[in-house]
Amino acid sequence: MGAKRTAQRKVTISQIAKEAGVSKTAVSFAFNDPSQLSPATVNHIRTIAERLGYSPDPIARSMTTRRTNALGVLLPQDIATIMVNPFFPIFLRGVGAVCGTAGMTLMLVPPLWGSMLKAIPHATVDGFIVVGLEIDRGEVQQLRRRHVPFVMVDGDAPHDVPSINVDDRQGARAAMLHVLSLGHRRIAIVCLESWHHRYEEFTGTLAARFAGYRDGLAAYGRSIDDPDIQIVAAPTSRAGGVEAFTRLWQAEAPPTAIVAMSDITALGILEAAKAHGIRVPEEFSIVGFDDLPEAERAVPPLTTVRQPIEEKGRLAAEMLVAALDDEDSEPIHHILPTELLVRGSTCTPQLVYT
Amino acid sequence: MGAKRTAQRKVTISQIAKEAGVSKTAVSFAFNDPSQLSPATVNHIRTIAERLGYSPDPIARSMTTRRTNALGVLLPQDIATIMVNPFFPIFLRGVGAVCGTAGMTLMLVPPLWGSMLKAIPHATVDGFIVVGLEIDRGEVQQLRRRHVPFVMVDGDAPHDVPSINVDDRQGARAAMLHVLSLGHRRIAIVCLESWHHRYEEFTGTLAARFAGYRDGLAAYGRSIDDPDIQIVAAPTSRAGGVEAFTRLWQAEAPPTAIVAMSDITALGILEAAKAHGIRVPEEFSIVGFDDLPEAERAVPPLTTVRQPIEEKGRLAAEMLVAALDDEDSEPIHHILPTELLVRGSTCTPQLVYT
DNA sequence: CTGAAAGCGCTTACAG
DNA sequence: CTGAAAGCGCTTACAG
Repeated sequence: MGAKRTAQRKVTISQIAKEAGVSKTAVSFAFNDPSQLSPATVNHIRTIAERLGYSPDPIARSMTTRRTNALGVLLPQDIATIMVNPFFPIFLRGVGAVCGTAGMTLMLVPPLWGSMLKAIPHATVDGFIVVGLEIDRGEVQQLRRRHVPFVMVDGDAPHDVPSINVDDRQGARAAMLHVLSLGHRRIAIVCLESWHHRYEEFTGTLAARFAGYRDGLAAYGRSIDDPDIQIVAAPTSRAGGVEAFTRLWQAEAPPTAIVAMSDITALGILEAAKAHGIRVPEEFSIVGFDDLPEAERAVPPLTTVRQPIEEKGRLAAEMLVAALDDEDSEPIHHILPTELLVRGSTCTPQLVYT
Repeated sequence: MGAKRTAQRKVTISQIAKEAGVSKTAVSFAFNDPSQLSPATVNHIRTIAERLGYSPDPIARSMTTRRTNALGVLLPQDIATIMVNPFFPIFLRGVGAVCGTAGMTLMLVPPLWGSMLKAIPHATVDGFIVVGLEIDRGEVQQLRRRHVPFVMVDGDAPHDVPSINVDDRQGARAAMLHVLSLGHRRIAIVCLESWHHRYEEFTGTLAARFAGYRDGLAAYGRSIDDPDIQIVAAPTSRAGGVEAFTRLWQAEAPPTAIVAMSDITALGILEAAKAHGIRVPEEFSIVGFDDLPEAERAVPPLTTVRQPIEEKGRLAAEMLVAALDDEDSEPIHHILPTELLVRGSTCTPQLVYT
């Protein structure tokens, strides 16, 4: 009685070896390559191991095998923020499917102390999927130092780094052309929040989309700098959309159409518009980007630009797993298609009053 | 020319030490505890390290520090499946928030080759959050062997294992009482899929909820075995709900109300009912469980049992982090409250024809 | 079929 | 302020 649970040390391979009267080699083989041992020995070792409650230390194994069996997803924001947009769980479904078949775990690696740079050296993974890296503050260099393969998703990748992007430019162009063709002139672009402060400085996905918006406007002899065209940034969430709409609607000449860079924000905008008693699309049109499942279910159904989110995740993970097996594979750069889906949230602007 | 990129080996602490003309100890200190060294030495070492592109090996560090700085979330199903229910991303937001402040990464650990048992020894984490473990096929024992702390969420935890559950029984009871009080008699229970084949065998969350359903029925002098009460299992997804509804509706005497164990399934049921031209709630009532954000936005808004999903994740992670720092802390067993939210998807059954 | 030994790349008392 | 040495718990040629 009163015997306090002694902090019983974890049992190691050496203890099994000693207890079983064999070498550590034998113990290791008993678990990893039993064919090297006589069945009797294997049995004996396993019995002992079972009795002592042996569980091989994965860290120690990784130390020699140089494998962790974990895929890292390097995030530009913390997990709580990332997870508010359904985009991400869908993306992870794609990644996760590949992890499953490859027998790997999936590690979410958010910025450490606010810095992606600091997070990179700490994550025990075999490779990284880098998503939405906007500006390279040394992240790529840090990743190279780590000497683990990585692929980039939704970002400007160096030539030697495999990448997956969607045709953002084309998608954005289609969205802009759509509202323009409907006759809208006062248009707001609600874009993702960025490290950059001016849209002229955008890179990666944002730059590609702005190029697309410009393309569309140019086709109608318009410019993104026209006073009728407004650009606002909003958080990628419903709340962000509500906020953006409210801000826009307070102006003396509010837009008749909004082109948003994400569905979740567009859905917030739609919600806010309805809450303001504004009829959509008659009085106000809205276009999203992504084609989340909820876009189609919205009332009215959201016109949006579809991108293959899950496939992005799947391809990224597949490329990474391939690179794990063959470090010298040629880097591939995928650009997946986007597609405008015209649904119920857009139409020709009806003059109400003004 | 033609010089193929030599597979340049990763640079190690020894190389830095040699190049800088100091000991490995000094190099280690230069990064982890600079106060032990003269500023000049620190500077010198760091310069060399920078030039050579040194990145300390996280595995090797973990080997000695016995820390990976990763929290594992042990899943009962693969990632692609888990991620279809918005419940999970919300849960992860809670976990992720704690990871952020603790400076840890988050590792998703799905079954390995179909087995949770096999996954446990392989994950390089400092501790596990075990979610929805239904029947213990040795998982708990395997976790103990690993000698890492773990907490259980939504499952029957041994006394010495910290746990977080919600008051499933009370929630289920309230849901059942609600439809009963409305006057429904033909009621279907759509439950989560289970390893068990008969509801009498259920454990954990499922058992608690069934106890609650029984409680509610008993209060009306009814029994779960009454022929009017049907029980069907369905995947936790919209598609699962659609499927369940369709099956139920084909019966000669379909239920006038469904009590579902998850919102996402309930939402699918609602969708299917509407698609069948059935008026909800007039002709058909439906109650969910969870209170996902989309429950309130549904048309009609879904009556459901709220549970604090994000808080569950946050608490679980907090308890785990606490256990990491103090192995001998007393295990806490949380039971968070559930609450019936009566919205628009339920009402007194209107006799249509029959 | 089995074992002794080296090694993976770090950290950390310990000594000076 | 700095270094030599042991050690973390495995795996893996290599030898027998």
